[in-house]
Amino acid sequence: MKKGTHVDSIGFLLGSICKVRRNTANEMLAQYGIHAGQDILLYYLNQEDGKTVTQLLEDICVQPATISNTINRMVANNLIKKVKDENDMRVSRIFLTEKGKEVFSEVKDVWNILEVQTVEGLTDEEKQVLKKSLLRLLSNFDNHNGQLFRK
Amino acid sequence: MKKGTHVDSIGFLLGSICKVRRNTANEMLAQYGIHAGQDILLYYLNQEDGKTVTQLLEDICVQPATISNTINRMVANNLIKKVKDENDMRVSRIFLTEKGKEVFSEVKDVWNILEVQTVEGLTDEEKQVLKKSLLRLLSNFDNHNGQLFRK
DNA sequence: AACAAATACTTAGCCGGCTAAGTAATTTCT
DNA sequence: AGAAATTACTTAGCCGGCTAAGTATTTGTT
Repeated sequence: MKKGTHVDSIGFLLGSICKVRRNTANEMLAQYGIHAGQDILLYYLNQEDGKTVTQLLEDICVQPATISNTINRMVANNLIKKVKDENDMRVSRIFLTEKGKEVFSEVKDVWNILEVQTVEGLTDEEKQVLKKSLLRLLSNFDNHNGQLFRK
Repeated sequence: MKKGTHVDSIGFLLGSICKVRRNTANEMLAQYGIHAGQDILLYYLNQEDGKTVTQLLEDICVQPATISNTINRMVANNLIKKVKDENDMRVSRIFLTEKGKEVFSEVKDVWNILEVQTVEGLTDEEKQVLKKSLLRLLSNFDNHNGQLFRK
């Protein structure tokens, strides 16, 4: 690749890694019947069951429409339940099913394997430096795009 | 965020950066009537016009189905033309239209702005170290997912 | 020459993500 | 109390990406 071209940029590199990593994740998660994007929802529900849709979308940093559809698919797949809040009929609370809990316990293993593969070959110090740089990159997009860190 | 959790991992961090960066790119590209994913196609066509669909999907590292749909949308948007190869009727060759060329000239500016924002605050050395680590990460997924580097 | 295999896409269908617009319920404010 | 504004989603529609299956067309093989 030529120097100075887009394909040589850090942004492009990030995108390439992400895509291939996501594909790998999907491949691994497929055996448990879920897709990347559902795993993280299980994670946040496992932390605290019965969260509202709004709490979840703030955790995950996606738009309401995105999570609404994902939740419906996961309900259909019997991974979670959606229950109207008694005190506020606008609100839906989401609960893990038994199946959802079981799947999440597998998801944790997938994440560990995936992370090991992701940073394979880097020393602890390199990992630390990398993480620091990545955190800076993430912060570079704060306030620009309302998605992440909406406050 | 708690130490050792998924949300603390490098893989998760990468995904977060990618998403917010892609949203930013889409926002910037919207004024030229294209989406992230179309820009890169314009780039590879600008390098060599009249490429086949297969050549393009190898450049961009996506599945045939993905690019087929994108090409159709871009043809509909008058950014490119699709012409059957005379020697091999299975093959379609893709050409930039005048509009496509004009849009790409703007895309280059978007990429530059985006890259500056992406790595803002990093020293040249930090950028170099980051890129080296990212290249390693990318190579960690070689051969595992046939998408990238199919040879 | 004829049939099998490979090639180059295309189509259908699904997923995560987004925007825009809509709906219902709750608050707020006059 | 009643209208207006806010909140909490939902629906429709589009995009990039993927898999699986299908359709031509070309190449290879007997």
